[in-house]
Amino acid sequence: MNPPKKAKNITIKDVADLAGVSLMTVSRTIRKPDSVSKKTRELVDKAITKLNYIPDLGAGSLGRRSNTIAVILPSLSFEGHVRTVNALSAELRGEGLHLLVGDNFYSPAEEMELLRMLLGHRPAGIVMVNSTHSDSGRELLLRSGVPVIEAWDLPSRPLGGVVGFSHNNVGFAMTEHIINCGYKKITFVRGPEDSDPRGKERYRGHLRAMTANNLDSSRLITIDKDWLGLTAGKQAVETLLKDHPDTDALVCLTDRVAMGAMMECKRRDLNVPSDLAITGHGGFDFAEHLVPALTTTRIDAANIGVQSARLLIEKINSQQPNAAEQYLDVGFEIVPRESTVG
Amino acid sequence: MNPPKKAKNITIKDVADLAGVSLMTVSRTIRKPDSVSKKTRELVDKAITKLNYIPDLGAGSLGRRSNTIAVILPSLSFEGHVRTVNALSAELRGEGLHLLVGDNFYSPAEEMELLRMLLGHRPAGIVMVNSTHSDSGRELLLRSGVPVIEAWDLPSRPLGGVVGFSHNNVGFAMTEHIINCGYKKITFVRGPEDSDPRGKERYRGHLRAMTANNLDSSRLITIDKDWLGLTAGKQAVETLLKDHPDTDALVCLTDRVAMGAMMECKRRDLNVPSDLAITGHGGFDFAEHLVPALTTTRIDAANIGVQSARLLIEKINSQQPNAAEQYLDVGFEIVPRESTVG
DNA sequence: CTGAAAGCGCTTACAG
DNA sequence: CTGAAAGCGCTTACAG
Repeated sequence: MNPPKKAKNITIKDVADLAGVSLMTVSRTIRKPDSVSKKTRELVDKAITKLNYIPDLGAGSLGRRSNTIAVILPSLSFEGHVRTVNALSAELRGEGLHLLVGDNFYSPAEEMELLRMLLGHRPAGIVMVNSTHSDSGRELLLRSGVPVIEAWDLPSRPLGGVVGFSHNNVGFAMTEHIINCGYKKITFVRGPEDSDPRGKERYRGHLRAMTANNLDSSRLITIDKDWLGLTAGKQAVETLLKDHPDTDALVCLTDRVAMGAMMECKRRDLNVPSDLAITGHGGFDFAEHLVPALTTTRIDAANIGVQSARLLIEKINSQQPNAAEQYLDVGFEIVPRESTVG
Repeated sequence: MNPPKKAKNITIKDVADLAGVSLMTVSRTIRKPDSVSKKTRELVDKAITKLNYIPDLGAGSLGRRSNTIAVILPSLSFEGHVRTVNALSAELRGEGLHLLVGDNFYSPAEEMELLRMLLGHRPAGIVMVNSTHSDSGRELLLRSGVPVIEAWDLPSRPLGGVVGFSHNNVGFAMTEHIINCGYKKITFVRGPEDSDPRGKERYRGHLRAMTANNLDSSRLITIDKDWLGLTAGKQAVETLLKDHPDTDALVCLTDRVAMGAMMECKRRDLNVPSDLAITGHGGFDFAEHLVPALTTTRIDAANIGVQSARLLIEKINSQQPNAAEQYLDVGFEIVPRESTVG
């Protein structure tokens, strides 16, 4: 019969009243228990427990930064990013920081609105795992004064700290590697141009390697829909057989796509690598378990998260967070396996 | 030479001063532009743009709930959970809600501390993707009055809304299915007892099916380290050959583990399914691409996220959020493929 | 259509 | 060791 009156929030005032002390003393007891007499501390602790009191973090940090870190990424569909976020979260929680996730699903257009929303939470820092920053987005970020880390890239005009690697170099290195293995007719598989700026960069690296070796670089397959899924690999092989049947090596944008391609080859009785060599990118665990094991580039996605967290915390504790830019190139590694010969 | 004086935050007051109106009018312009004269609106909008003003969401919601949803999960290592979180996030952003991620890395001990931290942000709602709730955790949640959704389970004592399925039934159905296919010597692979309560529940279902069919249910393999990775599958096959070499079907805890097992079989020249049948759980995309394609249980992880979001939003907008519990059993599906015969 | 006052739940100086 | 006052950046009534 009680009217659905909203249960009043328990505030620090309630605790103070129950403990018979001032509100200030409760605040003090919570923040630095040692600065309060033992008796008071016990009284307050008891009241807190009794009332199930949980301080409102937002009220405390009014006018300052919250203990939240915003992470912006295209989506949680790419497992490389997920690993980074996972490691980031693990590293940050030791500092009492929690992640506020902002995903824009590969829509740069929504980046601004997303940024405004997230900045509205007054995060202590921001980790950008996505790579496209519009000029207005850059300005917003810069003027907000919030420490920023850009991850998974080595941007030419960094906003703050950087933890990443060169996608151009990765693209170059992989193609260079298989050229050295003896492959010449190489087809590159990439995602849609708008949504996949990093794939585009790797493609540039690929072109660089092809040109440097005087090879025909016209073989290209662009996947439009579900370009991060296994179906993309399947589709790539179908397109390959139709458009570039003389290909001897297929360079895929991710391990996942490469796996899809390998499976499709198996279904079609194409032998990997003797009929077609295949390479991936990312170095995910399944790459080495596949039969044949997949030649790929190893990116330490978790390490990117860990290093981003550390650099960010450093910046948060420093006076001029974005004054001295820090560049951390975590590098990559070519991992030759059975899906290519040589 | 400027001392590193911290850049003063732009507040609503600054906007008001620049626009030459009162602070109240700025607030009004932002929240309901129509209630303000056109001229005023233009003045204010101009000032906001000029100053790059972003309202402090925390200040506005002081004493109320923030526009944040806390999601608690063991970690982002299990891709089923990731898909749920991804869908949840996508569904929620339409409502202007952002996810605050809390992962406890399978440590129930830290659940309380994590809950307190997250509740300190005054989330508008909570989605629990993990499954162990201590009694004290339950009480905290219940007393907080925050709308709660429990996902990926059908708890017997729900805290609020529920969107999940019965792991016991999944376990039963899969084993029943392969028994009907003619398999009798079945080995069950599961994760560590403490960290994997759901795997344990599926194991119970498995036992139920074995008992119902008068089969020997003693074949069990427990994976301790890296039990969500492909290595677990590899290790399971190794253990299997040593401890239960007469096994004809291997029931794995996830598709990922099953894939690891399949790859190991391939390396050892064991034919799947003729030498050993293998089943997974989860219905991830790679399951159907594997050769042979993997028999599994299909769980619509993304749908769990979508439905959780909807139910949560409904609760948030209702008067008595946790009064009427809502149970949504999203079910599952046995998907027979090539890795089992029958 | 616009504004002055009070309050949301805390913390930061400042007194005692 | 403890407390009254002012303030953080907004919004909610209440006036006009």
